[in-house]
Amino acid sequence: MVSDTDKTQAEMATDRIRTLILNGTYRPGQPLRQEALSAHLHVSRTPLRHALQSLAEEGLVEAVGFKGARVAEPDPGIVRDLFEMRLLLEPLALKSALPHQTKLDFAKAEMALDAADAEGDPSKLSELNWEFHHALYHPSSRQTLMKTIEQLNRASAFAETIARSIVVRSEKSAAEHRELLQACRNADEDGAIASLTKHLQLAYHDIQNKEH
Amino acid sequence: MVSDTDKTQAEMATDRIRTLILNGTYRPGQPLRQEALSAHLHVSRTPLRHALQSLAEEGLVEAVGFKGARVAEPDPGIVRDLFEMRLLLEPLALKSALPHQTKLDFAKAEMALDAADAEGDPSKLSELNWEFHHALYHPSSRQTLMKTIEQLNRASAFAETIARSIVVRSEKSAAEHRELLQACRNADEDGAIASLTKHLQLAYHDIQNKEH
DNA sequence: GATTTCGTAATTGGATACAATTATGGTTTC
DNA sequence: GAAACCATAATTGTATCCAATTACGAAATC
Repeated sequence: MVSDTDKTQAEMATDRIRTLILNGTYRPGQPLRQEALSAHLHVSRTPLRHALQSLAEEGLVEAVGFKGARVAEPDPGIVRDLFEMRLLLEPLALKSALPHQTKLDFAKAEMALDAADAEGDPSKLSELNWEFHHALYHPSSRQTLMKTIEQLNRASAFAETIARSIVVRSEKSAAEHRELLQACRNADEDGAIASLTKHLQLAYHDIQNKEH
Repeated sequence: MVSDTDKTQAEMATDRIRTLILNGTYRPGQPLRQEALSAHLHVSRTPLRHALQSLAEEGLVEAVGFKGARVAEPDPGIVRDLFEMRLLLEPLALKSALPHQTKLDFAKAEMALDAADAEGDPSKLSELNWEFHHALYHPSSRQTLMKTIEQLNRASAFAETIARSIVVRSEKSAAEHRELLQACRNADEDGAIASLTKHLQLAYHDIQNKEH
């Protein structure tokens, strides 16, 4: 039986707090007091502390011993670092995945794109964006590489939320995604990698302008 | 006043367990029961669970809800993934750092090398190895890039421990490190990057052979 | 004899109470 | 009046107890 019930309270709290941070409800630098949060989320402080720790190692929260936790303030060069890394790692993942991609993978990727087109809530676009990229990279079966890329993507989503660059990019991004998907379907390695690279560079460019 | 006392019990437990895993005392797949561990380390289960969670997000421990935690078993392709990523990211860090490296940085790097030469315990070589690389990359001031590279290095140390490849490489590694340091001192960008790349490729090669 | 079922033990997750640390405000001292 | 100091409050970390889940094994059923 698979339901929401098998999720632990700490995990549910993690998801809820993450959403609140990515929503912009909790802004960078804002303190996250354990008692207040636990009261608000109706969980005890014990699972709440686990949630804060998870988010800390995710990079969304900064916690210092005995001093408390607060929403992380992205360091100045984070966007540059993330995109330079993604530009190096994601083409590698895509290249490794291409020979193993199946129709099912393409279908999953397309579903994510369709869902993104229909989605109104900007804070959920990040997740669908990752679903798309994940569908295309995953056939590489390179777990460790995938885990790192996922971390970088989630951190990018956070940075983009801060810069409020997601909404603006959604239409452009959609077109770039379709182009990449088509190249994969054609088994066009050079085209796919070129498309992915261009996609990342454009996103990088846009978010940098937003940050001014 | 800065002492060990300001470290929280959870952090101390994290360090101790990490050492035990990197020591080989706790082998991959071995279950880590909370009560047994807390009794052994003389801490309550509460900070112990935080420690296990930290190690889990570090990649040294695999934890499944309600099922318990065990020492992680490195996935089959982890070595390839780690070294391919490091070969892409570390040259970037080194290149960014080179113009900002100072005599102090070189001194720190050299201290790590000297300490490694004098160190008898193989399980401590990993940390000194990272200290050396950190000293050379850190002047780049690129926090996010550094954090990712540190993760990859710690994961590599874990994989090397499993493969028992550290001891064998220590002398070769020392020579390669000295060569890299000299190139940095000469502000020889091409030489430094070539040296780093060669160093990583040789380490990759050796650990692969050890894994057979 | 193999498989299912159910009850008990072992183990993990969560809530509460307590201890340790840090922040705050007022008082004193120069 | 500013700075140092102390007491108190606010907050985090830890220990202990309880609840929820899973693992194990014996009995029952086919």
